[in-house]
Parts: sequence; structure tokens; C-alpha cells
Amino acid sequence: MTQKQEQLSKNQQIVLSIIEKAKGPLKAYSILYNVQKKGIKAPLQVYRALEKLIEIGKIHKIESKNAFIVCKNSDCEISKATAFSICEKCEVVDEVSNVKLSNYLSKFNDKKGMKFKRFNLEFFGLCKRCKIK
Amino acid sequence: MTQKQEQLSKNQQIVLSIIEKAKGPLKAYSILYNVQKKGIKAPLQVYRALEKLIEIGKIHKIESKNAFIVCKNSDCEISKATAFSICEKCEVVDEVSNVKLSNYLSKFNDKKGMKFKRFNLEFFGLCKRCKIK
DNA sequence: CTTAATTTGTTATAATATAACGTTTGTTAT
DNA sequence: ATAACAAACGTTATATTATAACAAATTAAG
Repeated sequence: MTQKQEQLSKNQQIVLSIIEKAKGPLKAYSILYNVQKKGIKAPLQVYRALEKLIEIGKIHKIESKNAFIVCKNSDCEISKATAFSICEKCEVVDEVSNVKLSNYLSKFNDKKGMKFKRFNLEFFGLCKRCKIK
Repeated sequence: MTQKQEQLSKNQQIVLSIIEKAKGPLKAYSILYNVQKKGIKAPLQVYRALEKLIEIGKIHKIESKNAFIVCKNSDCEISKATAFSICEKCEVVDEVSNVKLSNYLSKFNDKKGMKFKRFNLEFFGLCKRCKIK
């Protein structure tokens, strides 16, 4: 049983645990307010933790919302191939885990000879609940 | 010959023309500096023009860069289905115009019964020139 | 014309993110 | 264990991106 598990630092753990507990994406400053009782005082401390957590695939950034969400794909080996669904009404965000989609996009090649290493896809629409209402 | 062409206001024209002339995506404040000689003085004037131009499909926002680029797809009837390639080294951005890709993603359906109206896809990698270097 | 809608101009401020610096902690190789 | 290095931390200041609020001017439609 190899020690493959990344060892998170204190601030990284604190920030991650807040994001894990959240029901949806959190904004950086909302995270900051939530962790001030735990000794994290400055934006930079949050942003540094976020950067690292993204790097190791524990969380993702929802670019269209400047918000951060925990990765649902078993610590996201595929953090270089992310897709999300975003409800335009209730703002609920879900990670789309679809192997076909992921394969299709990972293999996609540009006309201009560019080879892609990574992609991020954001779908927008109405979620099931909001469609009914 | 129907008057389908949207009539742009003065500020919208000014902002659009700057973005059209640019070789790549422009940031809002860079646009602002560029148009100050033309009488646009405040960020809001730029942001309002940008908002409208996006709405009518003349430009797109590159979310990962907070920058704005002119639409290359004949005034983008498909502005609800956008895809871009972004070079991580030289930062060059291109709009990916691929009918198959666009169809595939437009038809994509979530497991959770969400019907998508719109998507934005950003590919990252090295462009042809940067691969060689 | 006149009413409604859109666009404008302006000031202020909110929200998001990074620079720069020195210190502390953790890891690795001897 | 300790030297050398890398990573993480704390702190202050500041840069960058974006919106609120309000009144005036312009444009479109009946």
C-alpha cells in the first residue's frame, strides 16, 4: 500500500474541508470568512491553498462563477478533463462524469495542429427541479 | 433584404471595433485605456458595451482569462455553443469551429435530466509554433 | 407627440486576485 | 543529526475585475 496520498498542509486541509462540506461551489472570500475562526486571516492564504488543491485535483474552479467545488471523481485523476452542468436559475452546479464525453474531448484535435492537454467544459441550462417550476 | 443587422450604439461600436482590431482577447481595462481618447471614461461604459456585444453574439468572453474576443463564426448564430483553444505558452486564443463537436455537445444530455441550452468549452495545450520551440 | 425602453455619464465601491517580503516548517541526502 | 533545499506560512499592501445607484440624454414605437 503505497503512500500515494498527497499530504496536505494545515491551511490546505482547512480550506478543503470547508469546500467538501459545502453543497455547492464556494467563492474565495466566502471561504475566507468561514475559516477566520481557524486562524486563516488573509486572502492570500486561501488563494494559495486553492491553487494547490486545484493542482492536485482535489477541487476545481468553476470559471464562469469564480467559485470552487470539490472534485467528485475519486480525487480526479481526470482533473485535466473537467465538465460541469450549471443551472442558470438555482445556480446548482454538478460535475459531469461521462466517460464517452471525456474520451471524445480528450481525443479531439484541432484543425490547426494544436494538441490539447486539458479542457474545461461548462454546460448551462435548467436543472430538473427548475424546469418543472 | 431584411434589416436583421443589430444596430449598435456609439459605445458598443467603439468597443467592438477595438476588439475586432485586436489580434487576441482583450481585457476590459485594456479596452478602457484604448478607448479613452474616444470619450469613454469609465469601466461601466465598457462593461455595458461588452455585455450587449456578448448578448448579440458579436464577441465572446474567455472565462479562464477574463478577456473578450471577437466572434469568428459569421456573427455567431451559435454563440450559445462556444469552444476555444488556448495556448498555455504564448496565450494565443482561437475559436474552434467544428460542426461535429458543436452538434455532439449541443445534443449531449445529462444523466440527471438537465437539458442544456448553452455551453462553453476551453481547450488548453501548446499551439503548433510553441510545440516546435 | 409622448410614452417606454435603452443607452449614457458619473461617482463610488464591491469583489476577485496577486506582489513582495521575510519567516517557519518539512524533506532529502549525506 | 544536520546542512541544504523546497514548500508553506504570515503579513501588508496593492492590483485587477466588476457592479451599484442615480440622473440625464437618446432612441424606438404607438
